[in-house]
Amino acid sequence: MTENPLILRDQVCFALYSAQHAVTGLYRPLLDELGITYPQFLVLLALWEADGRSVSQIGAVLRLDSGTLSPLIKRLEQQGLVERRRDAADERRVRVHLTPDGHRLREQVSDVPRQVAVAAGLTPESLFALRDTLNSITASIHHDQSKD
Amino acid sequence: MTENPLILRDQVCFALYSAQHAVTGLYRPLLDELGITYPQFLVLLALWEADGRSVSQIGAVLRLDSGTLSPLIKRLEQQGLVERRRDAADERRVRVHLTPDGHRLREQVSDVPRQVAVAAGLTPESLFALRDTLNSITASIHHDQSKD
DNA sequence: CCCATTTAGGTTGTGCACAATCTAATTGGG
DNA sequence: CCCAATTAGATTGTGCACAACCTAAATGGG
Repeated sequence: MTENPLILRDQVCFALYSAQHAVTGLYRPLLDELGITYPQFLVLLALWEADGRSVSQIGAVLRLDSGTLSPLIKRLEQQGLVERRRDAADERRVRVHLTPDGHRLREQVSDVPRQVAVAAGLTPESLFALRDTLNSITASIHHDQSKD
Repeated sequence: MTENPLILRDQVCFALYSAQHAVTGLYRPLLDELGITYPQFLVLLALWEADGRSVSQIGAVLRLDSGTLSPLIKRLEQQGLVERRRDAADERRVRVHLTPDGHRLREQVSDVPRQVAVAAGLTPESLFALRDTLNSITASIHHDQSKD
């Protein structure tokens, strides 16, 4: 064991990268029909859960910075799915509100996650177990980083 | 259960997306010191495993197309880590060969995956289990797609 | 042998992701 | 009250990712 093989297939980083790409690829045709991308879908998820969040609040939830979110949210606005309004109490903040079209879209995507799970060949139980494992990894990474 | 909550935290797609981002973020400072990015690291992994692969072979392993790989490999070439050579037997093919610097880099990164695993708070066993779960998801997605 | 088809790789355009930088609004210490 | 420091968001530059398209090389059926 003096050699370090570094075989691609053995790397967890690559397994994660591939799985993420494959799952995004499953979402793509479904979201294409609705005219949105996968990251835009995530922003909408954050808004369906709590409408009127500020850009930085969305960024805190999705772990994305303004350099990513500013243009993304503008594209959602151009499609008429959200509206951006300056917060009256703090003019620095931009709150993002769903339009009626943005609200309606929620019903159209409600079945998408289930369709994806089926295509991924996952039972509901294994799905939940995987999700919890992934979330604990993410949590421990972010926890470690906040110790800097 | 007439309502469909679509809570962000409950979505496996989001757990996967977040974990992938978090792990990439762990790699970033380590790879920064070596002057390469995470996708460039994956291409090098594919070459350390089998030097002289063609662009399309690398694409088959990493599931990336020429639109992504062509410029990425050119950047690796500009850094002196790889060389591109047309295959004599089939002039359409471009084979990518590691330079001495490219080979040397392998030893410098050999400990990186372990460091990342530690930071992610994972034991070796849970790491392998996760990897296998992810790989089976990726496999079943790609298997399904080839049935089209 | 010839030309239609296929295959390899590159290019262009759009969108995500992040670092670095900028401006404007807010806050807080003296 | 005033100005330095902080905070929110936007902008710029680089690189990844993919669809659509392009050219050249190889292939294969007639």
